[in-house]
Amino acid sequence: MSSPDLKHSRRAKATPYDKGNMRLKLILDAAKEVFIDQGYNRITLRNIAQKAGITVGNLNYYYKTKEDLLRDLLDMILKSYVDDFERVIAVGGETPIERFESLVRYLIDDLNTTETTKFFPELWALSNHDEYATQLMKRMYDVEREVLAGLIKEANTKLTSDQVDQIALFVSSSIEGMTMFVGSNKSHEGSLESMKQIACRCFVNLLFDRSALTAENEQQN
Amino acid sequence: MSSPDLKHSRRAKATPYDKGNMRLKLILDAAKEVFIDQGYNRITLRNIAQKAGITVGNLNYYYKTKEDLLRDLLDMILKSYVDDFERVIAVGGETPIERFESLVRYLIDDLNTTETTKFFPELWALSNHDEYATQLMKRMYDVEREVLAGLIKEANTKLTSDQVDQIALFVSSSIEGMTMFVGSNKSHEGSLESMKQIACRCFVNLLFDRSALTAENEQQN
Amino acid sequence: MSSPDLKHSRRAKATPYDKGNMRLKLILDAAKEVFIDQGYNRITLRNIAQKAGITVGNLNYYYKTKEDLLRDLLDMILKSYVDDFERVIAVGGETPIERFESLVRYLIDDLNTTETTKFFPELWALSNHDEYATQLMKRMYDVEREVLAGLIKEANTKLTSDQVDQIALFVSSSIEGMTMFVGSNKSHEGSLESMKQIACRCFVNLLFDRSALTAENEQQN
Amino acid sequence: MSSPDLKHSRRAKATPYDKGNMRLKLILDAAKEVFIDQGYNRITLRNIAQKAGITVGNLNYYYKTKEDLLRDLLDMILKSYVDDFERVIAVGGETPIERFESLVRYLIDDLNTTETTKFFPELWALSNHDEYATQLMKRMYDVEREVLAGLIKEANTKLTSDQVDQIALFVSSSIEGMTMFVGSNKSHEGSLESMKQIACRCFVNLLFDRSALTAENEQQN
DNA sequence: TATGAATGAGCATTCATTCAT
DNA sequence: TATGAATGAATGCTCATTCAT
Repeated sequence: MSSPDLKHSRRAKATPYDKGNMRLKLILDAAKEVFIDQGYNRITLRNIAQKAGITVGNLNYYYKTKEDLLRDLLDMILKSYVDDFERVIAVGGETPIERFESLVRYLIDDLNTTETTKFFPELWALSNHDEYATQLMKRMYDVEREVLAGLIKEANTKLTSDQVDQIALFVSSSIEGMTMFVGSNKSHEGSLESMKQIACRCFVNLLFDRSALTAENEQQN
Repeated sequence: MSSPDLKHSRRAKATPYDKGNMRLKLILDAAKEVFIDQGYNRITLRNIAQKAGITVGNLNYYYKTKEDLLRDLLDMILKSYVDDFERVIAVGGETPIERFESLVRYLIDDLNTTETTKFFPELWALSNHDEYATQLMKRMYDVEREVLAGLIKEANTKLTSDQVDQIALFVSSSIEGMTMFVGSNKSHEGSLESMKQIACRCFVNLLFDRSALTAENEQQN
Repeated sequence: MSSPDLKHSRRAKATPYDKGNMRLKLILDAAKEVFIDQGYNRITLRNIAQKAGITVGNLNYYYKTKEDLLRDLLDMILKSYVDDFERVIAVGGETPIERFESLVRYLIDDLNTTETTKFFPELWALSNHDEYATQLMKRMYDVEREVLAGLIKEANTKLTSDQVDQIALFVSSSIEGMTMFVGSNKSHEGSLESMKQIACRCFVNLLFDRSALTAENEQQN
Repeated sequence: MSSPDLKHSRRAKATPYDKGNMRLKLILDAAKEVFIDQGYNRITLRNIAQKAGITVGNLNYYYKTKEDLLRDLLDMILKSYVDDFERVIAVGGETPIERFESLVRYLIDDLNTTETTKFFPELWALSNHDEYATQLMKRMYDVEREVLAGLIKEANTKLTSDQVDQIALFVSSSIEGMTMFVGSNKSHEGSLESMKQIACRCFVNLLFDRSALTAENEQQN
């Protein structure tokens, strides 16, 4: 995953000083660790400060409120995922279909990191109650589907825009759904490989199966 | 969804009296409402007591600790889902494939209730940090996959056990993944119907696509 | 001064229980003591709790917020003053003038209690920034002037309403102004008696000095 | 009001440099503004620094402690009032009585500035708990009464020293008491003019009313 | 059973102050 | 001089839990 971006971060104060920026990163890394370990709602400033090896007062010097910090944390984590999607377009394979499969495999492989496995369910839960998380999550999946849609369209140019979008939505949600089963430390962690194979075949079939797709009808939003 | 079972509930004390059992149900219903509204971690005894119209002291009479209450709550909710799966086997359709599709459609339709949409992400997040939730969730999905596997096996008797299990796992996780996208109030709520159609075609294809499945290999639990 | 009224007090919860009501009184008395000793703005929940011999948590059980407590405190103190005014009307003297002088002497004498000396300046300062205090203070002085006006009118029935109000206003503010000089522990504490005499002569002269009063002119508010 | 004197100010360090003195004035002006707006006890270094457009660190360079700053602030404000009194002696009128009335009117008019209205109650409250404020306030009112006493003595040379002092005390406290009623934004702001008239007549009567004054008795301090 | 009362730990936040640069 | 950074104490408040009645 790509590294966090501090230029646009921080709610309390912008500073050109290196010391402050380094500590900012220290704080966000600590917060991320606590987030992954304990979950979003169990995060406390005390825990973050302790993990970062600083005082709570100092933490509040960087972030006026806990909410500011948590938003920066979400920004940071989600931005790194978005960056990945955008970089991954260029990734390998001769034919469009090969590249599509390559992306699918990449995405499923990514489930198999503790961070991803623990982070996303937390994000989904959060988005049920937190508008900011909802927006951020929407933006990220919009990008993911856009990337998928690009490859799908390339692989079968006869598909309408709607059909492409539907397929992308199905593919994306199918993959996300695996998180709880084949993700790191999950009950079917061992089935990661066969899931990749099944998913690829299944999704590629879909690209050329006319009967699976509605003609040009009732999609909205 | 089936109604909760109180016979095996309650951590503080077992009672044969109806009054106690009614209040127990009152409490759990209130807790469920708070859970759905605010999320697992934001639940407070005060909120539950208030919603139930009783005092905190009285709440503590029924549940020695908050954890006890929350476990009973999870038991209750998950049991109702498990009951559903078990009842749903009998559900309609001439051929095995029709019955399979029927189940798939049923499961996807269920995503479109606020309760389901809000509850499951919370459960998944919880299972990252709470062993009890992990076990309960595992048990529920075991049942779901068992039911799916039964229909899949019936639909194509040539599939090995492993292949059936892989397909069931893929189907189940694909459907769960839709929660965050086509669930109630989610960004692609309107695509529920096309997702059902795509999913059915996709899954049914899978049942007869030899190349999609590994021969007899590497699954473990 | 009259004793506080608990029936209409308390922001958190109404209760018929004696234990709670006694503790409520305990809290308000402790708060009053801290208020007199340290001033309104230096009051902390910890200080009040300590003075009352209870825990901060318990304090918060009675008052959800500090503001609630402070408002009850102001209510209590000011109500006792208002009660005094209303009771004092009946107070002695043959002629109206004697009764007027009697009230003036009573009011000036009251300045010579630590409580009054310390409380009122605090209230005046508070009213510069706190709307609730402003309203309460206005209500109290309205009553005081009403009582004064009643006696003034009786003493000289030829005065117009406006003239009566002006005199009452002058008398009231003159007396309040003494707080910082002849109040308890103040620099001219010893001049209390002569101030009483001067004030009486001065105010009584005023009642019959036509040239001191505007005809029927420019008063508003 | 006269401008503040910085020569004797500053607790941290004396400096001959203009830059430092200008910043000192900047700080005290900012502090005064915050003081008037929020009240003595709600002043924070952050607020002062922000209003002054400097950093908290820099503020602490000029004043080692918050208390030092606040004392300088009181010095500055009170000195300007004292300066006024001393200058005002020269102020107009043919006869001593006219000059006396002129001063009374001047003092009452001064109540009608936001600054005065908000500052003095704060000072009185402060003096209940802060020795420094008590001393400063005493010094200021000593000067005020001295000035008043001079004019009173001139107006009626037959008065004993004690009698003069008593009258001055009564006049001064009467006027101060109006602050909460006819001061800027106060409930009887509109009665300022009639209060001036009443006060003048009342006080002048007093100068020649033998019966109002005790013979040669009990004043101290 | 049910309630009001009470506790103590924990939380986010504010603030005066100190310090290295 | 002036700043950013850092600290630690204090504050109002929430909460799960306990207890006497």
